[in-house]
Amino acid sequence: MRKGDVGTCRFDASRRRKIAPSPLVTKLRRGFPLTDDDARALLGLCRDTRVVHDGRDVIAERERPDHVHLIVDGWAARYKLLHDGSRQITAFLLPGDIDDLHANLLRQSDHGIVALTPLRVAFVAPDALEQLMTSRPGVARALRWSMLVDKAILRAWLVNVGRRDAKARVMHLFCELRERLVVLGFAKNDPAPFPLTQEEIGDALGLTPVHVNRVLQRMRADGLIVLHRRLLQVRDFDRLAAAAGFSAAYLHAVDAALPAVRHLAGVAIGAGDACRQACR
Amino acid sequence: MRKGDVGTCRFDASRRRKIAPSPLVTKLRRGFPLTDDDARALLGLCRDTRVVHDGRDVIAERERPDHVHLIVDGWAARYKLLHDGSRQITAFLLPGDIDDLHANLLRQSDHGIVALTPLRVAFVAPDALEQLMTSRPGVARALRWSMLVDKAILRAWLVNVGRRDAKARVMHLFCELRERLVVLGFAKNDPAPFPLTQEEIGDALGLTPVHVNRVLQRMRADGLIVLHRRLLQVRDFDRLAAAAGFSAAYLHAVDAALPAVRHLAGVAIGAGDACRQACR
DNA sequence: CGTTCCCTTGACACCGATCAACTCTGGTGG
DNA sequence: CCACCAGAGTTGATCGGTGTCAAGGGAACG
Repeated sequence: MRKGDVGTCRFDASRRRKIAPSPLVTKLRRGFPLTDDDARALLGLCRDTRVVHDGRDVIAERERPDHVHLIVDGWAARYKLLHDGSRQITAFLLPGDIDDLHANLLRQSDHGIVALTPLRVAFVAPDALEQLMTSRPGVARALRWSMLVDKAILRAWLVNVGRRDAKARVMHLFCELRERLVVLGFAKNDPAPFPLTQEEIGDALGLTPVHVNRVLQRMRADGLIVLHRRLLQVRDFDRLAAAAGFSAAYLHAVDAALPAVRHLAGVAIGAGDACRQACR
Repeated sequence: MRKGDVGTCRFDASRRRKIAPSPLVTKLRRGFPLTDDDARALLGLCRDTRVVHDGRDVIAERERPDHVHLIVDGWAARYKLLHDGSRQITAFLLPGDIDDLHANLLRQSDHGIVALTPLRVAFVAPDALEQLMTSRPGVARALRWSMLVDKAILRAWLVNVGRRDAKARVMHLFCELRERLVVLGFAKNDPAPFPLTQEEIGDALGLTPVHVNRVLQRMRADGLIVLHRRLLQVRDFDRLAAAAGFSAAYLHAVDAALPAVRHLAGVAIGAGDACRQACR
């Protein structure tokens, strides 16, 4: 499906310079207070860290999941294949993202995880995780919160693919990824790493690479983004978010990324003030 | 958006006759052994059972979730609204289905839940649930399994909307719902309750009601289904599943509904024998 | 017995898929 | 060091699946 890796080394280096030591801890703290002890305990899970090459599977579809996978560095994608050979990406996994908790309860994985860049993944033993969660309720709550956010993102993706046209889909994805990258410590207005190929974007959004290309051309022409050499710079986030109908609420970040555009859907729902808040 | 209810009483009655006392227990036992004590304990959660009328919200978008909701009887839908007024349904909730576990960890719900038929819902206090899960590890594991299955279904929906054409989407949805209804005790080849309007089907699949109608006409003409008066009979499940590319694996039911069509995607993945197994 | 959903049907428009080249870039090997 | 090569991006022409708009029919409820 894909294999090439281009400039990923430079890409890697630039990320390491900027990111906080543990992306997982950084991410969780956006949603949940975590004591330093809890944070340290989480770091202990990364004992068994392995490197997965660009384009290789971390876990394949139908394989029995015997570990929980935690992305330490690089980008990965959850995907499912159809019998006609097409692929649907159901999630992009960034540093700090985790595979399904307790996935070992299932006989076989219903999806694969593939490395989109050179990847560092921590393989966590389910027992160790379980033990940590019982001994440290704070960690347990934080990880459960993280799983809820994953699910919320998945719902947002379904909405995106089901109810928006191609242009809005791409824009919404870019908004989401930018918000998630900001949480990881990238500045809001600087170019951020963006290693996705147009084919991968298409596989995530239910579009063909050809059409993704056309949409990107348009977005560049409109001055919304600069996307070049695996770096993405969002020039006008507010306009992008407005056009995409993006609302950061579903990411459930507490104070970090404030909702950019909160739409009032139908009947008034209160929380009117927040609607005027724009992201930075 | 919708409000009418048609024939739901008859519909209700026929379901009660057939279903095991607790749909939740029935469902969980498909994935997990549950002792009788555990099952009884689960029933204890249904103390506070409320009725929600057809078309009303169980919980609205942006509301703070202060209960976990368990569907006792009737159908409901998770949905999100867009600012242009369109709606995307992200899940159909059948008896035994639960709202997100630990959703109370979130400040506000990122989606609403609406009753599609007259509904009986158990409002479970988060504390009571938490307590039950700590005191009964078996229950905890079963509920976590259930959450994983929910997520797997969500991924399957994304694949459906992202990568299949309208006809296959409808067929895939029907296959999934049939499998889930079978778990609830409906016979595989008998008509089963199916209260969805064509608009609701469209909102779940990213289609317009008009087009859903045309697809259904076609499926009827092809002898695949009989859908009439809120009853659905699948005439030729194998053919339906094959045309939809449906594989029941993602439902993670242990022995109940065997995979209908298991597709081999690209490279051989092993488990070759299972590929020939058809459902019933 | 009228009203209200919901379903149905037809004509037409358009977004995005498909097919097929061609370019550009970075990496590889002679 | 240069030539080649593979993968990604780009562009144009054409086609088809779905959306849209509009009108009418049928069943259940009050």
